[in-house]
Amino acid sequence: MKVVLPDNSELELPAGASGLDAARAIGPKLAEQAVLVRVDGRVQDLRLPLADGDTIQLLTMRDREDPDALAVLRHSSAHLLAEAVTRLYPDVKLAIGPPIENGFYYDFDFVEPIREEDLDKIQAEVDRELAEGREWTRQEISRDEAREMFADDPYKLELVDTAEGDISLYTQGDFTDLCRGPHLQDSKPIKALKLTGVAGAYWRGDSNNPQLTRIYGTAFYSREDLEAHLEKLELARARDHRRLGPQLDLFHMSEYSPGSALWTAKGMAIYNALEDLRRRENARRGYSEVKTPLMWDVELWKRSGHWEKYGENLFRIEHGESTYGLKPMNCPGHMLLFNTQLRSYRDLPIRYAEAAVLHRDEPTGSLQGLTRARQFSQDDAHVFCTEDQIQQEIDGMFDYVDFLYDAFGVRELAHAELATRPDNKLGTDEQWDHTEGALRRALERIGLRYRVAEGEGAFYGPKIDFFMDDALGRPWQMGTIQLDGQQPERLGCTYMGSDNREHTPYVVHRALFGSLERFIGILLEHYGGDLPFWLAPVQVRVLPVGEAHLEAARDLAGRLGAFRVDIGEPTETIGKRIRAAELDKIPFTVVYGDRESEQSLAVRERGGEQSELSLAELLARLTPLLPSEV
RNA sequence: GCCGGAGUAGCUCAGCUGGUAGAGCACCUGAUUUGUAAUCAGGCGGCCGUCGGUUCGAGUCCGACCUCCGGCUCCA
Repeated sequence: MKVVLPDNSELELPAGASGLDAARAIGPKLAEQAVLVRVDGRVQDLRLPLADGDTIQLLTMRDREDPDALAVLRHSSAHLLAEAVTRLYPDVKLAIGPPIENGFYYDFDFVEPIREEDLDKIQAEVDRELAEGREWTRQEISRDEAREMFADDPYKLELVDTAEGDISLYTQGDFTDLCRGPHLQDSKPIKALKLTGVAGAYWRGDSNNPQLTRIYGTAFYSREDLEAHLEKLELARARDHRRLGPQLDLFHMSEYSPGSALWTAKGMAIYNALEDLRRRENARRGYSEVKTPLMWDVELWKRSGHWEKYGENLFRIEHGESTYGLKPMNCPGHMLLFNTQLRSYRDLPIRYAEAAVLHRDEPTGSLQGLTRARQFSQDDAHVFCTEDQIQQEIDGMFDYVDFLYDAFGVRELAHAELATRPDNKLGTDEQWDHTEGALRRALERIGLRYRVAEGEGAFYGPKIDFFMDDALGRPWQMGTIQLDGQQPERLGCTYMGSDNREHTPYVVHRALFGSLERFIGILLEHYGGDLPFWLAPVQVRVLPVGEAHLEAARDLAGRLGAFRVDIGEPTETIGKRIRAAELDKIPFTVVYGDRESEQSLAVRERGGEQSELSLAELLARLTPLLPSEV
């Protein structure tokens, strides 16, 4: 048989030859260094047979940054971890141990819980294995044999019973694990393996199942890569908004109100910049700003359907005979507002916007600074429209998203998820084809990366969620656009159609920033605190060289009144105040002393670049950076 | 909510086996009048997360709770 190599040359091999055979046929060095074979783009264990006509690419330990090559290295590393743990804790039950984004984990069911300090012992055992060296062999067995073999391993047994395809085993030393593979030939390519932490994790990700102990680790093809990775993590931590926020005095947290930020004036400058933009654009795009109560009798939540599903997350206030709930969302309020008038089809679409304070009683363990808060505001809106208007409304929202992502320079951070028709859908496939297709086209039009979550839409319509990653690569849901065909009915929203009959309007629910708090958190991390000029809390700082220049500095600050300007009083050396301005991440610093005048200002940009500009030139430089120009 | 880790000055952290709390930065005062990332000297500053227990004595040991961090679950 023949296989095709990356340079398009053909390689003649005996029938049934494996990836490793192919590597041997090319050269002994390659065979020694090979870790994985990619067949027609899919990765495959080196030991598995190739088929005639396959296009193959052999990956070696030199492909140290290739995601697939890293994954196989880490998968094998997970097995080394499992071997070590099994030796140290013979009674442990093994669950699963896959490679993940930046490393790997293995889930164990320990008889005695283990602690972080036990990791050292386990790490030493893994290091010993690496020093000794391990080779992996693969073996395929029948399902029955597997059941017998893992009779004492409840988790493995469950995997055997639910696995698709053949059952395979990988053995290294005296340790054998049920595993689909692929794996390395031997442990030589693992040049760096570090266990990074322990955590609880539910078996099969279900909180009704027992909680297992997950040990995390990471591994690389070189020491330097591990060090680079750890350094990158350290840098990412420095960008964490929970660190930057208090450090830059933008917001603080208090244990007296977990999950709710205390915003400073500087933080509010950012918050208000978002709000100003939101208001301006909403007005421009035909939204009406409304305001509805923060607190509602829980009867409303029962009627809207939220009580049953989200009652747990509702903050409640007892009041006489009634119980009130702090609103976790604006929808029902907007619907009640809609109901205050008889509506005609001629009134539609009606677009209500409100960025009210929302409260959700999130589990303590899930709170995370601004990105997962108990109190936050969404740039929320509900568009009441007829079926015919849905398309244009959704298109308008995508234009809006497009605009926002450019304005904030976060487009490359974002990706979307299109949730499509579920099994229990309402309506015909044709209708779904139509709405899903419209969303898909809209996504492609604005060029956003997206993934399709098949069957995860609500039964009344598909939805789009927008996500962004934080500094540590964790994805957060930001905006959402979803079609709601349920609540308007529950809350009795109607309009008179041209046919002189009552109809229930469609409601398109949307938040584009998502939560303003979360958005600011992501922005801070994205920019590492170096916010664009128009968002910077202090845009210009004037530094008088000495007392003698204070008056002139104040005067200059006044001339720059269109911007957020402050003065660095001459209580310290100029060098120290410049350093402070850098640490405060202020975009422009103007030093003013004997040498300066309106004709010649010493302007320093964040990062250190200096220039000599007249006041007029400086104004000309800064004005285009104002939000009105965004 | 669950598993693991942590909570000491405004911030970053030190405080060994229990003997009564310390540094740097910040802040304040004084001197210096400063030219593009840290001038010098002095001073102020602590319910050692909270509550309870053990002990002659607890920042240190034990328990409960709260909060934060890493995960898991959840996330309208």
